[in-house]
Amino acid sequence: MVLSCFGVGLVARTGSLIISSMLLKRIEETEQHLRQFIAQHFGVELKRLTVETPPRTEFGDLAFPFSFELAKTLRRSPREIALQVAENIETPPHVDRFVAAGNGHLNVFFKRVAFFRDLHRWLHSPSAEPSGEKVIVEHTNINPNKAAHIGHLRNAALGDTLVRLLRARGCRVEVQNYIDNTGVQVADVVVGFQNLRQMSFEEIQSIAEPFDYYCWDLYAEVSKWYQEEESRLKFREQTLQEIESGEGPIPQLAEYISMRVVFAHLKTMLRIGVRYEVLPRESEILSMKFWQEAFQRLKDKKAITYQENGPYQGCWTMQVPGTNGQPDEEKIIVRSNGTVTYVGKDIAYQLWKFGLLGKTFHYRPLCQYRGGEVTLHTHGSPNEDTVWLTTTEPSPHTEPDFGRGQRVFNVIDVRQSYLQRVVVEGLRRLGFSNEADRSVHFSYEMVALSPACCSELGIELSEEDRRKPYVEVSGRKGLGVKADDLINKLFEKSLEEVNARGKALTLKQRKEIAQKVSIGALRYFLLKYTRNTVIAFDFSEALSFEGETGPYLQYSVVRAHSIFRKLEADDSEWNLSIWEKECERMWEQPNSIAELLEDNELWSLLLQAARLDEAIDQTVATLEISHLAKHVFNLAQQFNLFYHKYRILSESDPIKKCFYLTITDTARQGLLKGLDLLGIPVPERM
RNA sequence: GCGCCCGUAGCUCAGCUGGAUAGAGCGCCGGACUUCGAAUCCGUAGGUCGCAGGUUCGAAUCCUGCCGGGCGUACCA
Repeated sequence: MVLSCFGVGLVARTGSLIISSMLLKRIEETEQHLRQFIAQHFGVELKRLTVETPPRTEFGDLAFPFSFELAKTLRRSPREIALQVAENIETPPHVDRFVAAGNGHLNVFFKRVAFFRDLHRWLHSPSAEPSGEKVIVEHTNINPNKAAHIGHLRNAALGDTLVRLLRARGCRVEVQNYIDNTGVQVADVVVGFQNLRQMSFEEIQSIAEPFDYYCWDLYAEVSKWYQEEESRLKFREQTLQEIESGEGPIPQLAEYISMRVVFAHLKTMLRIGVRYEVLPRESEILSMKFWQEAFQRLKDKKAITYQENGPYQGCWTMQVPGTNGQPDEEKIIVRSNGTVTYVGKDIAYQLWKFGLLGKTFHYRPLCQYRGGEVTLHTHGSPNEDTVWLTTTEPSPHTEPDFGRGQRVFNVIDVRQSYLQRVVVEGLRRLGFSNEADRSVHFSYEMVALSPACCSELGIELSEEDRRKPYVEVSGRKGLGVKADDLINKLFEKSLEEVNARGKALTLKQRKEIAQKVSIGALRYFLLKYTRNTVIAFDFSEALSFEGETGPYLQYSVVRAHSIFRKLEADDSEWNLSIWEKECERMWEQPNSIAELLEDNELWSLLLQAARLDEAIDQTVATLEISHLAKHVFNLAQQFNLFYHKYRILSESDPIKKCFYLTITDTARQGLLKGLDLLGIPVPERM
């Protein structure tokens, strides 16, 4: 049985020990119970009930506003309906009581002790093995001609977090990073080396690291050089054609440059915990005739038409339906000189991703992830830590079965929405409307530079730019914050903070902590905004470790950790193993803690921890990762509140102590699961 | 021009498929470390949810118009 990871969030596998959902299951059962009651007593079949979170814990754990809806058809007041339901409905096993609240909400109170016990077990149960449909996530996709910048970090952080979420939902996920190694941008850097630097291949090879930084400057230089004298663009044309031909020294140089830059990107991205499984390259799409195959099909299906005259004379174009009742537009797929546009190649690539092309690549191992580093693959057999590269010839290794996804996510910024629509329309016109529907443009807004950031970088702005609220990053102009620079800066600041605190730690330990803190700060910063918010990058905000930041979240877990560390080191009668035993006893005698759980502050902390599965569900449904970030932050806030208010280790009543410890552990596990999904590492201390 | 997105506290942003008194963080001001770690916590002040209509029992949320801003709309990607 193939389970979709996109339906309602129940990935339950009967007979397994995995408890795959906590709150969602209860919500669904309660909703069903209510629907039945409504059908029986009011004769109204409601398809789905809206479920809300009451504004205050005292009001209940769930709120159902259906009475307002029923009021019309029943011609009775919502309050009256809610009261009737609350008085007459039976309570399902997990519910303590139903209450009519406010002007007509029907609120639900769970049985707290049983809930707490299940929650604690749920958070300790292992996550499900991937068994659902195969999903391909393509992200990062940086032109391999310059260093990565903050915009690319947002892409990779979002893509990587999406991957983690989908895996948590039971999907089999394949991570692809497409390499446009034969495009204009690589050609431009080749032109830079040849015409501006006039360097030999050997000289280029001996350029010291960071090579991607070198190219960053060179690319900006070449762009300026073109601008000074437009006729110089002929060098780009010439170089591009030579690269596409694949023969001679120019393609070899382009290959060297692009792969060296790709390797730099892999290193940069690994620093923030991002990994890939396969790097499909444009050069193989061309040389393995993927495009020719797609082109033939597009012609056969009359998906594209040859323009005999008009402005697009000599081109092959596709008719793209206009949005919102606008007239259709013609998009050029093949230029009048016979070369294919990026979109054309993307259609071929997209077909391959779904296994619809009838062709596939060969692969060879390119790199290995090992011990927190990425190194070029030189020997040994490939494994799950291998990054594969597409090749034209078979490699001696057993090649993985990449592609053939059942669903595809393309993580690309919103400015490419139009082109993504063209690609999807291509699938549709080839008769693959099912795949077209399962091809998702996971879009997000750009990262721009705030005016403050520009002045900090010493960037002189034009009169026009100065009037704008923010300035777009531009590789062409060399305008931007390089990813490694930002990560380095974050690391330095983290180390300062760690040094100011952990005096007893070795330098190596302090560096490890600082590294985790810097990643936590960066990833949370990139993930906390909703996708369609333009991030106007600001150093002071990105470098903040206080308030709603990654380090705040890490700190709350570290506090919980330290309690258990102290407990473990305690040589008195009350240590870690006693707690575990007491904990079992506690569940067997629910009355002992029932009274303690009446405290609404403690209860809402537990409820928040339980909402994790709901948050994951919501996040995947809306593809809004900031939602999960906010959830984890709220949990951390509630935990800090609890931590501040209750003395745990010094509690003299053994029942209370056990109870508080279990709450701490519950919050800690909830935080750890959430942070893991966000790709935020947690140090043991900080 | 047309399309997409945005406009919520001084600043940066949340606000789930319409629901109870619009929330955080930062900043400001004032408190809390001989205590499980102060990268923390508590409190005060701060909002015509851009404007005007409409739909609804109910609108920051949906619809229409306007104002302001951003991005697309290339034989670039």
